[in-house]
Amino acid sequence: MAKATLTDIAKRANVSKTTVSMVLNNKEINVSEATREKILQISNELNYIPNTVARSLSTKKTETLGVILPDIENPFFSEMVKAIEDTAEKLNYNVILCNSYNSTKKEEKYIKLLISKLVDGVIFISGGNSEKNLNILDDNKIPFVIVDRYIESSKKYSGIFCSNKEGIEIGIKYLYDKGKRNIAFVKGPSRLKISELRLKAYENITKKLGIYNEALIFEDEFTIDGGIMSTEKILDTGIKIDAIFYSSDVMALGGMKFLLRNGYKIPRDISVLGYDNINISMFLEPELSTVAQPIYTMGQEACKLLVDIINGKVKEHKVIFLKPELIERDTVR
Amino acid sequence: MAKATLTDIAKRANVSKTTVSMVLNNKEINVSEATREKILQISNELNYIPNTVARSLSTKKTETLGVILPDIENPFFSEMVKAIEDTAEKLNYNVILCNSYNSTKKEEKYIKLLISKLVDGVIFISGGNSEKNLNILDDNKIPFVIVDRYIESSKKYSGIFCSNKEGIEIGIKYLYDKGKRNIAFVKGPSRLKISELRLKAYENITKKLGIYNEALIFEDEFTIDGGIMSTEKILDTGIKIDAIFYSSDVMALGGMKFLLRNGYKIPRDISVLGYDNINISMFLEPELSTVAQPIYTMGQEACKLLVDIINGKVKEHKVIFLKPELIERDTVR
DNA sequence: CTGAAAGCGCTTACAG
DNA sequence: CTGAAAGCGCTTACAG
Repeated sequence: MAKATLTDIAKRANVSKTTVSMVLNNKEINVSEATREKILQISNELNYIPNTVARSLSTKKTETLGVILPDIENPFFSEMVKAIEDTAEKLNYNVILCNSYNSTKKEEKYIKLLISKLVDGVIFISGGNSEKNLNILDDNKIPFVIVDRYIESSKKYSGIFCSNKEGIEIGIKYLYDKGKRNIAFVKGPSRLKISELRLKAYENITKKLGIYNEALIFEDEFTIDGGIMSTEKILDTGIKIDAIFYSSDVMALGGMKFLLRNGYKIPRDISVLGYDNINISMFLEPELSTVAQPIYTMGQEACKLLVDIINGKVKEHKVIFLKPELIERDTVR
Repeated sequence: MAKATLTDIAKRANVSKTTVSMVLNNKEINVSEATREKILQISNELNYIPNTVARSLSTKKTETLGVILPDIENPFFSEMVKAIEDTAEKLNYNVILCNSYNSTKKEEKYIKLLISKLVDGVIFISGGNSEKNLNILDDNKIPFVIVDRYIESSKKYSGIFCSNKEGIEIGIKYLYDKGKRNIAFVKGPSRLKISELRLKAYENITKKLGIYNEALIFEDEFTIDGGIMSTEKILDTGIKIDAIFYSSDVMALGGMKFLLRNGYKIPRDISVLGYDNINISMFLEPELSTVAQPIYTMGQEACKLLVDIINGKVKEHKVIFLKPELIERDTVR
């Protein structure tokens, strides 16, 4: 038999679709117990599964969220998506996953697709230059929340961030207190505002401490390869380095591998500090010291905030800042 | 202004919705160039984004796929999802991500949700005991493809697998050839059929080689913690062990950490062999030797097969087997 | 306590 | 070459 519909149930129960809809959605109390039970029982017998696309067309709600991010394979993002999906599930939402691979074009394509699918909102982790994409969301009145990566924009938006200034300061001060003076800094790609924010913070704090050296600043992607390549560049300079501060753990992972392969001992010959505190950072060898961002909490709060916005519980644009924290392990001494 | 609809375009262009729908979907050629262009232009001016839920209600197609898996944070799954999403995107499908955390109940909840959302098909990586869930899919005539983890079932289904028997044999023979005779084997949880298949393969090949020892078989979850705990149990036996063969890299990662923390040198004191070849396995220290499964290809083929089934290009149940491969790195000597 | 009817925004035979 | 109309399966004022 074909999939049962409301009408099928209504016919069998000798009532109207209205009534069936009402009881199945627990809408009103004024339905006799008898008909309620009959409806429930028949719906059970038929293994009725409602067609929510029909419902959505009528209600304009889909109970689904879009999540756009650069690359799910990156542990930082997979941990965050886990948090988002966990939270969404509790709040009765599904999640559509979109990998942008940092392409503004792909972001745009996904955004239009998500809009056409009538998602109730989107969580957006930008790959860079996403201002125009934000406008599309805005023009279509789709609620959204930015996570982790600021977007340069004239518009206001809601977002969950972890203070980059503070994170970098904590890291540099820690290295400084350990006696490090020649600290190489590997920033992220300049198309991302967080890269520039972290760089700015690095410049400020190192200048304040009197250890600023422009030649010690390197740039690369937030990837394992980016960590490898930037480390190669660092070693190629021939400058004496006490420590390398990578602005992501994934970079640090690649960097450590490169150092180790080239005969350096960590932290004996060089100290390494990461950023993010992804779960595997403590399973590396040696265990990675890092500036932790509360990744799970960020994803969780982003999802909660988005749902609050969808439900009209948050009217103004709301920005939440979380605190970074130093995690001492074995790569700095 | 509110979101533009087909009717809005039709009014402005002085034509019927039918015609607008036709040209926007490139359906027929018999529309005058003049009206076609007018429609296209107006649709552009209005930034028209079609409401695909309305379309879906009419066509019974949503161009979205459901993916159910245990835990996106596990690199094995995030790599696979990446492959699935990449492929889906190329074929014009979106992906709804569902983490089951190995709960049969959660799988069931998600499956019903996906059915109610009219997904065109689902890719299913079971967390165990999923036969009943398969039946729900079947009863509702939702195409699905199983990946990696077999499901004990009376029904036939389509799936993509990598030969477990062969993988275990390759691994054991490699260790044997390296002179290992006391090989501990850490199998996965017995609720998963692949755990039992791999165990069976282990038993067969070790018996054939004359090195079978029941006391060397351990069981745990396919997680970092599972690797840690099983390794502790192994060491607690006090039995002399030459090598440990973990049936997943994630387990091996935890196991190596435990060994290292307890003063063992790898591979000097003990050799370690993993299974899967997740990307980070080559960034561990020492680099993990492992039996590779073609993770990306598995995800890719699963998605392609599913879409072929959806489009009626594959009528019978189709099962594809891929080949495992030994990756020699530094944890076995 | 219950139902008839309109409407959500598309697609698709069918007719002309 | 173009359009009127029915239909997809729900929800929701509104009426009684």
